[in-house]
Parts: sequence; C-alpha cells; structure tokens
Amino acid sequence: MDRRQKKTREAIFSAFTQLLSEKNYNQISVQDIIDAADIGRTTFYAHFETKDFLLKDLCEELFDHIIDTAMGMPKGQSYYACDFDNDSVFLHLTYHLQENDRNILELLSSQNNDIFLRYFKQNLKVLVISQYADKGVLKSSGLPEEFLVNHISSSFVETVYWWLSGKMKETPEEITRYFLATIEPILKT
Amino acid sequence: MDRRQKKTREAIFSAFTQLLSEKNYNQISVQDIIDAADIGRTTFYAHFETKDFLLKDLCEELFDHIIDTAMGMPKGQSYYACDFDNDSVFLHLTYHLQENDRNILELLSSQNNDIFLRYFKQNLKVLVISQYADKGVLKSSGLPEEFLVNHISSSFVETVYWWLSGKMKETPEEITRYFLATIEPILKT
DNA sequence: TTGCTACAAAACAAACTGTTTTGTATTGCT
DNA sequence: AGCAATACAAAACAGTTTGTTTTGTAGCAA
Repeated sequence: MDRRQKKTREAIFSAFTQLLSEKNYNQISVQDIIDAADIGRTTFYAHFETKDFLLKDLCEELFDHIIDTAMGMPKGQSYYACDFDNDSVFLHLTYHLQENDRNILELLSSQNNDIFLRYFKQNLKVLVISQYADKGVLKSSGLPEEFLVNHISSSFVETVYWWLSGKMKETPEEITRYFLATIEPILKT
Repeated sequence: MDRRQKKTREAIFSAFTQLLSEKNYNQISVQDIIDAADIGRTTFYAHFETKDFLLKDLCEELFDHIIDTAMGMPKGQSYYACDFDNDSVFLHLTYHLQENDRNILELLSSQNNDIFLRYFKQNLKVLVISQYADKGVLKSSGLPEEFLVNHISSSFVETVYWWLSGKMKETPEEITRYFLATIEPILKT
C-alpha cells in the first residue's frame, strides 16, 4: 500500500479518535475531521464513503486486532507473568486494555462508547465460542447455547465498561475475578 | 396542559418513533420529523431545543413509565395470571414488553437500540436495587455491590435484547427463567 | 524517466439548521 | 360571550454541512 495512503488513513483515524474523546459522534462533522487531520476534502471522501463508514472501519481494525492478539496468546506470546488456565484469555484481554493500545480506552469511555461496546461484544462472541463451545460446558446448564454465548460476551463487555467507568481502580486480576465469578456458577451447575 | 401542545408533542413522538424504525438516528433530520409529524418548523423548535433533546425526552417518558408500572405491580394491579414471587418484577417486565406498550419494541429493536438499551439499563438499576439491596443478598457474594447491580441490570437488558433479536419466540416465563438462571447462582453462593 | 496514483484547492448545488418575523386559530378564563 | 394569552403556520434568513466536480500538483513504483 502506498505510503501516502497509509499516512492519511492514519491521520484520519487519529483525528477522529481525538475528536471522539472531545465530543459526541453526532456533533462531529466531516469538516471537523478534515480540519483536524489537515487533509483535503476530496482526500477524505476518497478514503471513506461517509462518516459512518469511517467509524465502521475504525472499529474493525481495533477489535479485530485486540481479539486476534488475545486469541493468539495462549500459545505462549504472553508479555506478562501470569498463569494461563482455561479462562486466561479474559485476563489477557484486561491486560491488553490496560495498555491502552491504539487509544482504545479513549474510545471505550467516550460519550459514544455504545458503538464501540457493541462492536466489542460482537467480536467477543467468536472468542467465547472458541473458549467454551467445544468443551461441552455450555450444554450442561439447560440454557440455549446462543443465549449463553450472548450472556457471557455481554457480561465481559459490561464488566469492562464498569471497570472503565470507575477509572480502572481494580487490577486486571481483580476484574477478571469479578467477571468469572458471574460466569462460572452458571456453567458448573 | 394545552390540548394543542399535547397533540403536537404526541405527533412528534409518533413521527419520530416511526422514523426510527425505518432508519438510523443519525440519518433522521429535524426536517424529516417536521414533515412526518406535519407540523410547522417553528413548532418543533418550540417543543424541543434539538433532536437530541427530543430523544432524551422520549426515553424518559418511555422508561419512567415502564419501570414505574413494573415497580407498582407487586401490590396487586396485575393484569396477568401469574404467581408473583420475589423475582416477579422481571416476569412482569417481560409481559409488559410483549404488550408493546407505546411501540417500545420498535425502538428497542431499531438500528439505534443502543441508545434505548442504555436508558433501559440506567432506569433498571433503581429497580434492581429495590429488589435485592435491602435483603442483604448482594453482600453475600464477595463482589462489590455496585458491580452486582450493574451486572444484574445489564444481564436483564441483554436478555431482553437477545429475546427481541430472536423475534421473541420464547414466552415471558421462559425468558425470565433464562435470566434468573444467570443471576441466582451468583447470589446463592 | 514515465505513467499512475494520491492529494490539494476551489467552486458547486443541495440540503439542513436554528432564528426571526408576521399573521392566524385555539384555548382557558372571566 | 368576549378577551387576552398562547400555540401554531408560513416564509424568509444566514450560516453550515454535505458530497461532487474540476483542475492542477506532487509523490510513487517500475
């Protein structure tokens, strides 16, 4: 890919992220983004059809990345000293979030975090399925599997949201423990 | 309140609800609402400062109403034949939703249901606290009370969301059972 | 170097926003 | 019944945003 393309794409993402931390998505105009990214009007529209598509692309990059690294982790690329058991993926995710990679925290705690939490949850489902589904755990509870996957993903996302809202006073270990405490009793019935 | 006021306010809410079921919040212009509600431009701005305020007011009316009726229910105004135990409030809520009072279903399953689910969750917290807090149940789990309240509210909202996404194939009783199955194991530790 | 591509600048029509002005119809009250 | 208040409509407004087009420049890769 052309260096120029990557550069402006990054400039747009960066400006957009910055703006999102300042004001509401609805109140951000394409003009604002253009000004902040310091690019030409035509250039923006050459990259993104509309503001909504920009958001979509940003989310995809963001969550594809965070989930992918989390799913790749149990194989040994861990940066942290922590025991990886079956639920380690979640612990790793919280660590990864705490790092604030790509300013994801700014987005997740922005005024419009709804959007990002939604994407987060959607991508999480794949991870949840790969964690639990093939182990037969989901079938023992007497609840529909889809429902459980949805519940587990939602619970993790909402836990993260609660963590952020409270300024992340807890450690990744604590938060992961909270989360697992809400999930494990259901699966162990 | 002036009949005319109530009438136009209702016309605006109605048009807005209709539009929300058709397209995204961001894609709805004030002009669209004005046209759909068949009112004068000045009239809209006399009622609502901006589109965002309209949304806020609509949500408040909606969820204040639904939560209030749910909280008032255990005292005997039930329209349905069902046993009310401690968790009956949730069962009643699902019944109430199924009725589709004030087209709340259209909104909760619209493209922008994020917004409404958020409001729903916020208002639910009060109800959750009144259901569980003073019974000491929340303290026995070893988890922070705020966290649990958030978790329970989230779980209910996400359950409802899952229910709607699947076209409400389950009965209110089933869905409530699903929900309680995710919550009760935590509280009974 | 040459051709291709990304970008900038400016101008454009169309639409939307929020306000103001002027005038009409309803309403609540006496 | 009649009066004053007020809710509303219509039109015009300046300002902004949107997405496109046109023209020209600079960077890139082969």
